[in-house]
Amino acid sequence: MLHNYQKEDKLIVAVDCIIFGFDTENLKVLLIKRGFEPKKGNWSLMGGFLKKDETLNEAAQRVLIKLTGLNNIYMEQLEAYSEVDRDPVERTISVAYSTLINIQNHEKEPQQQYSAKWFAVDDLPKLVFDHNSMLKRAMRRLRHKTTIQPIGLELLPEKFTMLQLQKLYEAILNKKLDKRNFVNKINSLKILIKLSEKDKRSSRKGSFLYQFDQKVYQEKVTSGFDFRL
Amino acid sequence: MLHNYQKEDKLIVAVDCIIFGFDTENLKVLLIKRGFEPKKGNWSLMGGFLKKDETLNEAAQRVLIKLTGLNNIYMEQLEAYSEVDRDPVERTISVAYSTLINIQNHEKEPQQQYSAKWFAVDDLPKLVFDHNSMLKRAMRRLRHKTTIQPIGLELLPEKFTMLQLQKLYEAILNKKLDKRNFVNKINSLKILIKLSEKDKRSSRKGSFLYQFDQKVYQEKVTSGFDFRL
DNA sequence: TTTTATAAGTGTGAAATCAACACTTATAAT
DNA sequence: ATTATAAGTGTTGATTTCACACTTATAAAA
Repeated sequence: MLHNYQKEDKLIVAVDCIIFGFDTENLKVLLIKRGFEPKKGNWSLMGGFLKKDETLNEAAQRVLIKLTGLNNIYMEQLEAYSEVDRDPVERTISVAYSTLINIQNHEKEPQQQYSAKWFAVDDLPKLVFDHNSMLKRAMRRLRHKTTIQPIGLELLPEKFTMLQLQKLYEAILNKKLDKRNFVNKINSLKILIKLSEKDKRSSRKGSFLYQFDQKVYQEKVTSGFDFRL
Repeated sequence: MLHNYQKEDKLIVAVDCIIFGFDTENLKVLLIKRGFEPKKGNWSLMGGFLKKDETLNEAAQRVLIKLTGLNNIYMEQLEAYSEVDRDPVERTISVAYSTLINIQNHEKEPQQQYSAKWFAVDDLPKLVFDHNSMLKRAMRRLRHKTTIQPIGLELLPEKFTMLQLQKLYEAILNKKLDKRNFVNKINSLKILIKLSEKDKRSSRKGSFLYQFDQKVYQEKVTSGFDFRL
């Protein structure tokens, strides 16, 4: 005989997506203008409700696709938020997901539809519900992530300069880094392939372009390392 | 006008608690014999269903109290598990929580009621649903935790020897540590108060007892540090 | 009371890593 | 040919890590 949990409470479960991007200078997050009550018109993370027949991960993917058109992007679960009054209309719990995307690589139309806008992480508006906490948490997590695995593949263009990579680390860690130490440290990881091409836009001399060595990169994502800057 | 999400799916939400303890030799987890279908009689984490008017954290606390009588113990949220078929009876998602308790400090009666038993983490039975994954994840997290904050206050008796503390770290990290290096490293943190008392049970000479300096300890929990062994 | 057995307690030196620091070079524009 | 600009590059001292073995306090046994 199967028990059927009949007496248990049922709740609405949501996901909210923290979508990070990088524009060569600032770490940014993609926010939308909330399209329905409550708090219609306020800035918000993009979210969605969990359906009976999908996993949280699938729901997060669905939300990301809806907003950016991007498919098959790795999303990381952060934390479930469950304060009883977090949504004034009805009891919901929400699971926050975060992801890193290339700020160029996505469709513009759905974003217009949701009045989406990229905000620098150090200049965020007030968000609905507990979304500001979610974001704060996500940034801490991202910062921590730099110390245990490589980062940048998802955020940078395919070819990039050493300085761009350094700027990315600086934006995430929110501190200036020493150029020579940074180069030495990154090179010791062997995750970069130096191309013979140069990017001439930034200076007379031009700076060499690099690519990630995806094999090594992925391996280090899995195995983890110990990286302090 | 308030939107009321009427069309959204509602689900049962559960919490499952990973309760770690330490018995001077092994890291252990408290498991119960599941008391109702499905999988009645199988080993399982202690869990409970989230009620409409409580947070996940409160639900986890409630479950912990029910099983151990322990009140006001810090519980850390791990991750939400949401595979569609994780529970064969009905769609539920479950949020895993973990906590560390002193293996002595809890009431025996509720545990008997649930046929609870402590298992060494390296000798676990097959658990129901996705509970083995939860546990695996919790152990990884605990291991990681040792590298960024002090650990032991919740797991050890009030007074303990240096060797007991070392054994705890060895159990968590699952590797042997060098005695001298361990002592040096721990002492450099200044989280211990050396007592004049000795524990004479273990040897002729006896070994000095220590207590955690709670003020320093808590401060380091909050601020974090960088600790490799 | 002396001897013995046992775990506790303690320090050093070599190797690796970290952190601070400034000059040279390649190139396009003038 | 000169100049202006950002790119590129190594060294040194300080700190941290890691491997490693003998002495000491004490109770029990002789």
